[in-house]
Amino acid sequence: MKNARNIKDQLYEQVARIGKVFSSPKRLELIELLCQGEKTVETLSRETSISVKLTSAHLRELRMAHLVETERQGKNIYYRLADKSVADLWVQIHTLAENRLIELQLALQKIATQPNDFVPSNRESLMKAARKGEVVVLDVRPTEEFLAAHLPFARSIPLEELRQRLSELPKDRSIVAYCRGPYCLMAKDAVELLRQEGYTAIHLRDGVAEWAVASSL
Amino acid sequence: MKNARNIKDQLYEQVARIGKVFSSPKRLELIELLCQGEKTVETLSRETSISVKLTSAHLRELRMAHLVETERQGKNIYYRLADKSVADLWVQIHTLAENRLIELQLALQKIATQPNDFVPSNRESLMKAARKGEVVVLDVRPTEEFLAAHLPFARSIPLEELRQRLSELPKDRSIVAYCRGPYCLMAKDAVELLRQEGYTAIHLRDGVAEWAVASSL
DNA sequence: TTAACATTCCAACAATAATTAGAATGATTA
DNA sequence: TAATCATTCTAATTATTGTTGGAATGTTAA
Repeated sequence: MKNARNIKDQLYEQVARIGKVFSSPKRLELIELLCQGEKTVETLSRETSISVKLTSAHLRELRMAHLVETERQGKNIYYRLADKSVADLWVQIHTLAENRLIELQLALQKIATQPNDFVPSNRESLMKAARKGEVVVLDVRPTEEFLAAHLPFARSIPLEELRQRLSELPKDRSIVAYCRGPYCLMAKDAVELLRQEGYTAIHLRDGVAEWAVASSL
Repeated sequence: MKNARNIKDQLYEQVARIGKVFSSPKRLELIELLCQGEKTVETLSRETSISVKLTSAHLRELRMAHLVETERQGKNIYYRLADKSVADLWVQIHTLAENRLIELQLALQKIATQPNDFVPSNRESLMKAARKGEVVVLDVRPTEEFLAAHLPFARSIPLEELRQRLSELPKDRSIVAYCRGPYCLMAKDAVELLRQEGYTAIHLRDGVAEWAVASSL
């Protein structure tokens, strides 16, 4: 019957609304930032180098798909992900992309800290070592993002303050630095700085969203 | 530095290639069908009521995103998902859509078999009952799809043959019918037929992809 | 109340994607 | 070998999205 076709069209149409949100590079970057905690339009605009107006327009798309919520606090409007599963979906999509697209693998190799960054296989051993204090897990994101959520046992030193605060870190233990996720360059920069200064530093590709997904498997 | 911006743009651009695939209703329908097993262009076109040319064009998008693989068998070209995780992503996207979009919830209510269809909470108890033979799990999809993959303990009777083969089913036990997933109407039709004929029938919303995701949690 | 600010809404234009028709390819059957 | 079939490729047309600038909204601070 023709009616069935009609109903099905409606169903797929609705699901595609969610897919559309994840089909634009700029929106993906906004989503990744929102995975770090709630943020104002201005902050999102600045961090992504997208104009405020265009940021607002993209956020509107996210809002209309009910993937983000807004809250007014004084002059500013804060955006946050409507549900943890939005972050999960971002992680699953970029993971699939990394597995399937050679082009992405090549682009990622360019920014990988040599020789090897931390890979999924040893998340458990990393936690064990962090618990015992054998390694220092270092969060180099801005303080607000650390406060919103961070990895277990992590210590916060934002990248901009790292050079001044080097003395807080031990030279006799490995330092595992992480930031917003595999597409964020802050941890890479931190590791380079630390190595120059004689520390043993390792780059963990995970951000909090990636870690959360991996931990729940 | 400007270079960093450039690299990041490339990365999100690549991930968006995957997102784009999931941003069109027609492609979603094709993906859902491909979750049931490999199929020819002609079959996909017929099952979705999309013209062959347009089906081919959409499949081209899937191919260019490396989400499907093709194999020539005689005259026909068979398409199949390149990886199980593509099916997983489809499940996660439509699940998120169902959780976030009221419009989708309403549309789904229209096609839900009354009073209640099987919900995620009792997957384990369903399997227990199926193992003991207390319920019959009935797969009403075409035979090829059943052969490609099916739920544990499931029995295959395609919807078109169901009326003729009713005698194969017991009247003293519940029959749990499933098909391609929550957007497929075959199980609903099967349940309606079975109830008319005096059977105790229940509609399971899961297809094999949904079941696989739920089972691995 | 006014000024300043953050953000959104509206309208226009540019860029990209969806759809269709016609020609081309490559395998099979007569 | 020619004819047929399934499928893709190319090009043209239409529909949808992305982007930008200017006006409008709602909030705070003077």
